[in-house]
Amino acid sequence: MPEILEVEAARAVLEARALEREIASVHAPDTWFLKRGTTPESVTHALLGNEFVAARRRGKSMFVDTANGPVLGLHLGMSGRVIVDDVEAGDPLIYASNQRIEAWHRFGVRFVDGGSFMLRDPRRLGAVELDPDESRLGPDALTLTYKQLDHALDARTAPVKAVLMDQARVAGLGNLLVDESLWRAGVDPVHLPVDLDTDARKNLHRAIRSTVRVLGRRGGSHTGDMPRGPDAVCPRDGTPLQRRTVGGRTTYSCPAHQH
DNA sequence: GATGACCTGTGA
DNA sequence: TCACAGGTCATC
Repeated sequence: MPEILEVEAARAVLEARALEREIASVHAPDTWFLKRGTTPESVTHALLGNEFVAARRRGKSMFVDTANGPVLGLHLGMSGRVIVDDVEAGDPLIYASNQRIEAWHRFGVRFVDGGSFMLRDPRRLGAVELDPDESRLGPDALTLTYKQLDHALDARTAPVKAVLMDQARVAGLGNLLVDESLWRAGVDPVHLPVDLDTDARKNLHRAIRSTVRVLGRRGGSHTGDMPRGPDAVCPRDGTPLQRRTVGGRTTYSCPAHQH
């Protein structure tokens, strides 16, 4: 269930292990997984005999460049994992469904040297696409500047949480990272951007930066300080956390210190 | 902008 | 059996 931190870990595994290896065969058994006109035939044609030369990322989307030109777009959806030669990014213990079930390998390639890259996704909400449109994403959350955040909030009438999760405004933040960031910033998820003054926005920017940096170092989006669950209590002031739906997602926040 | 849909696994 | 899951998309 990847947000930007997990996707970056997956990208790093691809970069470290999957580049400059000739592709011997393409595994694309699930046409549902191939989006926007990409077919098993077209992706096989694009990759066979080719090799990956770079693994890029913007927000939660990955773009793998190939020597012959085509770009392989990858998205992990809610449950996707990248596996190269049986090495996968992140902490496997977090996931109960961590088994090597062949049917969960929705896409992949086998290299001439005998190794492989596989995208495992039990829920099939991930995606593979040739030459994806890379322009529809906002600025990347890992390098988000104050100015970019300020602009992202501009003229929005949705709750600040919904804006932060809108990938066209800021790319990479998901449900957990946004809840943690807002908790750290002391901002109520339903607060409207128009009501956030410069101080509040600077504070929010600092909170987003510290959230992605600290949680990245700890090992993932689930390692935040704000607990989730029916009996969750704010570690800052001991207040029982509030559970709501905001922006269509389950949202936890502290009614005492998030305004 | 909010809602439901997509798909499938896990745990209560 | 049900509610829930770290994402995105079409639809009203």
